[in-house]
Amino acid sequence: MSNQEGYPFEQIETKWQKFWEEKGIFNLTSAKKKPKYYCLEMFPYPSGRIHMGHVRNYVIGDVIARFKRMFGYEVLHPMGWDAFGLPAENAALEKGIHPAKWTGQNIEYMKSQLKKLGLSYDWTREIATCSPDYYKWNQWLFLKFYENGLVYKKQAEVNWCEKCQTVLANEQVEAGLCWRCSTVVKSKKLDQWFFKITAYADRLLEEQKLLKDWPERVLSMQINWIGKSFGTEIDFRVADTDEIIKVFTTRADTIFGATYVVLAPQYPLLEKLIKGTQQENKIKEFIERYTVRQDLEDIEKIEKEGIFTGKYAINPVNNEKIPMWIANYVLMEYGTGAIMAVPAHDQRDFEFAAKYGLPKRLVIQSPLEELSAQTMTYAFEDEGFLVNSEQFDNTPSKEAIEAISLWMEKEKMGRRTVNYRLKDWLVSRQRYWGTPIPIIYCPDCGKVPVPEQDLPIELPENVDIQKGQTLADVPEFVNTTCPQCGHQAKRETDTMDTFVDSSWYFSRYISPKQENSPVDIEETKYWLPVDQYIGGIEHAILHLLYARFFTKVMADLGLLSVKEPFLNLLTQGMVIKDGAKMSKSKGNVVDPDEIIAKYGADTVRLFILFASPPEKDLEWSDQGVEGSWRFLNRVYRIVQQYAKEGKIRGSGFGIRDLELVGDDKRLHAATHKTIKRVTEDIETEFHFNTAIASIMELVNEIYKYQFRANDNSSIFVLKEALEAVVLLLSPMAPHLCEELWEACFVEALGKTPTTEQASIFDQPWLKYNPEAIKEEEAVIVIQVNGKVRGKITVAVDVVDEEIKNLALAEIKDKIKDKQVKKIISVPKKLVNIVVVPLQV
RNA sequence: GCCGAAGUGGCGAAAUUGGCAGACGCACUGGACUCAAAAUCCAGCGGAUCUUGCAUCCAUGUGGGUUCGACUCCCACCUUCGGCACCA
Repeated sequence: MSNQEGYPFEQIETKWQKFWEEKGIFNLTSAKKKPKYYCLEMFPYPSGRIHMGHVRNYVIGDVIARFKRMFGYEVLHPMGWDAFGLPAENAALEKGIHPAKWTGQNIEYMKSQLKKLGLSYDWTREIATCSPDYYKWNQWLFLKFYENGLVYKKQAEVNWCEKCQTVLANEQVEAGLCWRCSTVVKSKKLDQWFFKITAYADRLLEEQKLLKDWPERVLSMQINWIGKSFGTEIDFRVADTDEIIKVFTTRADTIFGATYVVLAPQYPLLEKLIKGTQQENKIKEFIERYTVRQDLEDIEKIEKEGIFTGKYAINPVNNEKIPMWIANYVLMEYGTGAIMAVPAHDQRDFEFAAKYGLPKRLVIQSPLEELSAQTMTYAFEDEGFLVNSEQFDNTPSKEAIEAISLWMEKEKMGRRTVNYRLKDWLVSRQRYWGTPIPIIYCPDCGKVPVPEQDLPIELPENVDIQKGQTLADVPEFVNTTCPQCGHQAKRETDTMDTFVDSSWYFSRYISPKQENSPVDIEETKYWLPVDQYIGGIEHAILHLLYARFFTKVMADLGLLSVKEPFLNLLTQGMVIKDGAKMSKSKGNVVDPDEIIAKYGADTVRLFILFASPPEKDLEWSDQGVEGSWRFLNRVYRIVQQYAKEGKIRGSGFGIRDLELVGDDKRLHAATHKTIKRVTEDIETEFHFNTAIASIMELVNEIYKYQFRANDNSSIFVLKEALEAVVLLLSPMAPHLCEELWEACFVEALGKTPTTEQASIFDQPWLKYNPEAIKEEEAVIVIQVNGKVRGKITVAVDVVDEEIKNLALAEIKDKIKDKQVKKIISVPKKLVNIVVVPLQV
């Protein structure tokens, strides 16, 4: 479609983007004269091009930033690049382009795309995490964590992605697949670096209460992920040895029903236990088979397999000797890697016991039906009361959990414990394009941290990715000397997980060039926490959990003074087309560049904001875009029309004490109602869709309004209405509104368009006049038995009794054969007349 | 299985201390303008019924309940989406 019929968006948008940039309108000088507002959107990975998801994210943030600025805040609104990561290496592999070059080109292009959207960033604060100025501080922080015992290296079974050729954190494994390439993740035993996030598990839970305005589902996802459960650890001694097997259970009430013990195949003590026994080889074979992570298709369907160890354990509560088994249904990574099996009251144990002919013993009796171990066909997992449990018989099972735990603590058989699903954060990556881990391995001194003054450890450039090289293949990088003893030593060649980069970047924007510290402590005291954070739900656990963890650690190290980084979180919905998420494979991608070229950025922005509230998914509609384009043209035309006639120069606001009647009064009221609605819709819930709808209504009113060129009242209400439209719409459609503002209203301020103050974004946000929207009359709905039967219009000062009478009179025909039982009256809204058939 | 969110016209959606369901927009239909089209402007637009009236009835996933009155509150259920999941 050609734009010859519409307003000249291209010229207007170029003009104002240039104006904003040249005048540095959005560059924060931090005069600290106004209350601060830190508005932040999740920075993008520079993958090559901006997609619609980014556009939605950044447009929402931009409207908030512009709105808050006009509302009177000093707004910090920065942007940067999450620039380390695997796609750069894949590009190097495929195209032979160096990751640094590829990343740099992408940043350059994407930045131009963001500028074309008219986003109000302070580009003087731009950061790219692949710059040594930035990742130096990743290294510095790593060393601080190390000093404080929050980083450690250990041998562990870790998640390995064959395709990405690297390990992954638990958070990066989604349903058994790599989060990036969906390859089935394998288990591998490696010596790796971990951040001790588990030390903060409780605070990550507890301090959720500070997150006043986070979506419930994000909070619950994090709670879920951390997976705190209260239970009891019970010591089972291995018969005829001094070895203790600790089992974790949340059902201590069933301890008397334990008929066997099960160990995970990876249980460390196993080797020792089975050594020299008859079945040693068979057991070893079994362990071998199940130590590798199984492909997780449908866990329910995986057959439970096990093998008897030949050993017995002693149940501490009754000294019973029960067999010890190894089985694939017990996981080493949860609890202690060992369980007590209670087949009568746990379905998994029940199935396993049935398969291998192990006994079951009923210890919880159902209050509803008489159960017996012989006849039950599935485990009874509900609450009941205890049986076969010695002194605890007849205790309700819920109470028994605590009673038995306390008793065991007293008898030194076990203890109450807390268990978490959360694991420490594995941060090593066997990749090139990331932050080098600042550790040196010295044959004499062991692991030696790189001294602070030697930072940054820069990434060497001469790595041939196409030949599969990594840092380990660069001798100049690897070979070094020990900072402690000066002998030959080798550098760590793993790099850090890129989620380290994004765990603290929001603090760096505040003082991006700070040289002796990652953050300027004084400045962060002022600017943190982020007042509004906006991003996709896909980071509900990953980035948002890590960033919360980092903030807490940095606060503990005295680097930050807040416990939580993001006070309010808005997770915007996906952009979908034809019912599915936009993706290349589905062929339903809409390219932002094309749409901007066709309609301009303002139309794209308006459509995205209008189509649905930000937290919901947005269905892309070409016709909907067309509609937004039409609306902006409608605005442009009506303002231009009056501007050309010279009727509305200057501001309409501020003129008071005009007695308005009829249409003038109506338009005046409509203007102020719109100001109220738009302000409230944006302020409380960021519901731009309804805000735009009410501006549309006002525009419709203006079109209907009969203007009288020689009448002061008419000039006043029209000016005021048009000015309100331009100002209220400006955060959403900034270019067009700047243009119309300049064309019509700037003059009133005694400014010329060339002075810096002439930007519409230096205008204060409009305030509505309560007098203007005061209703003098109210439409009262008359209901009979809750059904609408009529309407009357009355002055607001008419008393209740009078309204009831008017209502009765209005509908007396309709109720003449009925008896009035009761009349309910809601002031200014309705009268409900309750009637029953006349009694004969 | 557990946890969470959501179900409203042909479509995107509005409406919450319980008070006219469907604002606004899209699509569609009709009219004006035009030689014609596009653009624009105006009007109509949940369903059914008849007695075409500012008429009556039905309608916010389903079934109950509370209430003068329920999209909104309570109970049960269904469906969809998301998260977690042999978690002991």
